[in-house]
Amino acid sequence: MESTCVDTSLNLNVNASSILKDEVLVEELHRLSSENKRLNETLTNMCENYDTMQKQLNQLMNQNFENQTQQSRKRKAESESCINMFGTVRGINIINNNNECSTVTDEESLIKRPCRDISSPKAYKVLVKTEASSNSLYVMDGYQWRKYGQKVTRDNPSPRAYFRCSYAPSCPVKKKVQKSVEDPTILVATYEGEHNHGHEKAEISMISSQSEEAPLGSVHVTSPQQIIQRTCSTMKLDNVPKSSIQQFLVQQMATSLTNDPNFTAALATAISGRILDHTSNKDKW
DNA sequence: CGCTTTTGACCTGCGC
DNA sequence: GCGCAGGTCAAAAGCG
Repeated sequence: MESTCVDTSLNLNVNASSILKDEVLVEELHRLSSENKRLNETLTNMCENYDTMQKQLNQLMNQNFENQTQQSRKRKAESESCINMFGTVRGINIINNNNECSTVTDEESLIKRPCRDISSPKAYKVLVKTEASSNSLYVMDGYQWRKYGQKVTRDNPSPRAYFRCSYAPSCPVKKKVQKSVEDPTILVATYEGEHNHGHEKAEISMISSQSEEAPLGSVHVTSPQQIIQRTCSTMKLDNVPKSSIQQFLVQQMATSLTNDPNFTAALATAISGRILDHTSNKDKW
């Protein structure tokens, strides 16, 4: 009879404990959901702001471009083929849907040389920020490239590397990579043509391995600006649905946060603190 | 051994 | 037609 009483009390204790745990988990779930919702809203605002700024910048770039072309007939003649330019600020990106010939913020070289080298309407440029000490001309963008040439060009002391897509022999895509004249830490990758095959790796991996010196997982993104910057450096924003960008940004932020030992430590402390609080509260009961 | 990278030579287009 | 500059080829070297 006594053993029955002991058994009953034990069972009750276990049930109370599991109910408390469930409550803690449910509460944590609600808290995380609301936090996730708040982050999503913040992200949406950031994307909207980015869109607005991008449009304003494009307008300014176009205005500047038109002003410069009016100053010189020769310059105008050379630059007539460089219409529909999508510019952007240094360190972020430059994406073009149509023919263009500029490197980022390098308006002089834009004017000086006609853009005969980019004949494909599918050509676009992508900027990739690298380490200052990096001499690598390799831009990891998820595709496999085979280098077939390197050339030193007149308007840029750093060599230009030529790549072909090696994933599919019939793939017509070519890529040119050269350091920016103004900022040698920025690689300007010019893509021509479209891949006639699927993507080999997830987009998410693109940013995590942008240079040889930064292997997978060693990326240290320290601010939202850098996350945005790295993201923008590798995505064709003009052609990607906004929802995809948001999803990609969320993934990037999550990856960056989970890779940050300070964040994970703080998260563990916070969660264990909450659990301890509940435990101590339970003891009081 | 097979694939990739390097690099000098060659080809092509454009301006004069 | 010539020269220049960008783009491509292909043999040699490197690497796993």
